[in-house]
Amino acid sequence: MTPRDRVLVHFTADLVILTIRGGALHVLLVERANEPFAGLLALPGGFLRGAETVRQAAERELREETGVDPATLHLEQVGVYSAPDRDPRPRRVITCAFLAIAPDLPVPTAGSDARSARWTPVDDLLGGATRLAFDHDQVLADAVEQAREKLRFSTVATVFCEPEFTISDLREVYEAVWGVELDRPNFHRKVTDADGFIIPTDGKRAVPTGRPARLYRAGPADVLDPPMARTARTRPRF
Amino acid sequence: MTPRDRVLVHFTADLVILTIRGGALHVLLVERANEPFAGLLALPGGFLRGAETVRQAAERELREETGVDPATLHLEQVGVYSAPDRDPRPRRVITCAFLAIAPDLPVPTAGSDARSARWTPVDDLLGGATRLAFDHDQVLADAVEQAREKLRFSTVATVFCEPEFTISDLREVYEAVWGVELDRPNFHRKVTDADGFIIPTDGKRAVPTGRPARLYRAGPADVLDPPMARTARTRPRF
DNA sequence: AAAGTCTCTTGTCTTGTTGACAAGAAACTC
DNA sequence: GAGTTTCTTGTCAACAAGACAAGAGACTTT
Repeated sequence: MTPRDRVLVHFTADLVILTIRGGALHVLLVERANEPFAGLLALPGGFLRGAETVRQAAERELREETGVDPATLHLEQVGVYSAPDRDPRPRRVITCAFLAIAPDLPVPTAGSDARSARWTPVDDLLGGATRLAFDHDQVLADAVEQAREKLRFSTVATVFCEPEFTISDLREVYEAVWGVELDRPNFHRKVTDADGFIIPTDGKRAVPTGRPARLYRAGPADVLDPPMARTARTRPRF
Repeated sequence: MTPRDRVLVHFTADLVILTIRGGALHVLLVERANEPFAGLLALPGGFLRGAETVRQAAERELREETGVDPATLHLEQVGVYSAPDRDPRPRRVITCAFLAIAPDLPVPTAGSDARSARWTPVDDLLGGATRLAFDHDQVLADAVEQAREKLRFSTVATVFCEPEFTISDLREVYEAVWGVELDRPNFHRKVTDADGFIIPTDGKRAVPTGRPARLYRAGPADVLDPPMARTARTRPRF
């Protein structure tokens, strides 16, 4: 082959920023101000600049879109999306998607492009009701599936929570991401028995009604072995 | 930002082609004919051309390097490597690594660049004894770790085997990739009890000595639940 | 032919984990 | 104080995994 065969491409980093709001999994979307797909909803992201790595570009976009320090949340690669027609512009644009897991963030700051950012329930999007720009429907589906698997085998679920949280908070994370209902006592036993998953603190959290729940913080472990079982609680019989 | 900030890059697909030879995990490496890193060993790979997706480029390289039909083996994305100094040429080159799992292939055909391809034991490389071109040491390490995890939760181990194989063949795959010794009876029970993992055939394979082993072929399942335990067999006590 | 050897295969026992669910504990309200 | 709600602990059966004994089926040696 000759060097002339080599295609020159633009490269972007797109972000699937997930959080839990009101017991439901949400993703941060922006309304595109410019062509292509102006006016459509899309995942936040942007072009690789200068001497950045792709991860650094993702971290920069994360800071610009949400104002949060990338060091405080979980960011991992999802994969590359390179279909030649995924972007209609003459120059090919290949993207690398990243999954970000964040606690319930304050209202996102509008990006520098004056695009409006908003939290959207993931269930509304996976159903296919709303179409996203580019191939972002597929990117979102892949990232959510990766997050679901990640929760099975790692302790990242704590990143969805505030620094101090109850076991019920943590269980609600799993229930929101997996879309299932889990057995409270068994979940309690599982997470308290897992070495380094959660560490009890002295505090308790008063609830509107019922016994106050002990507060925990994230432990040092990052892998969960044996993994969390993703099976739903069997529904009551009547 | 202005469009001028957008970096134009070349894009490559690099392949980590793994196989088992003589009970040890091997990877296909090529000796680079051209600069940069001429003379050094590297993972096979090549530039994205025309309207290819990255996966199509990986499949094309796979066919060129090994002569095998990509449809017959397992190919999955590992990740993107984008450090700005990973390739010394003035134009940035970003790569997407792919993991390929193959049965013991015939002597690889030399690539079109007259580069000599060779199977190399992975253990020799992970130890750091040999340095690979670019960031391929890191790529290889990541791909091998991904293969190890993949074997836990999927049935891809059968792809390392011939179409018909014995349970010992399959066990040797796990032992080679994980670098551990597994308990024969427990492994036998595990894989025969797993739904759709392996299907018995009528044949048996004569061995130099001992009882002939029944032959199996790969079943329809691709996930393994519960997963394979990666724990080593405890060594005999004396 | 009988015994030995080697590997594949089946079975047993113990231990640990999971799912189902009962019941105790700690707050609040009426 | 009784009732309600939620958090937390405990119990039991079913299942999976690790350790390991022993049977099965081929060949080789005596």
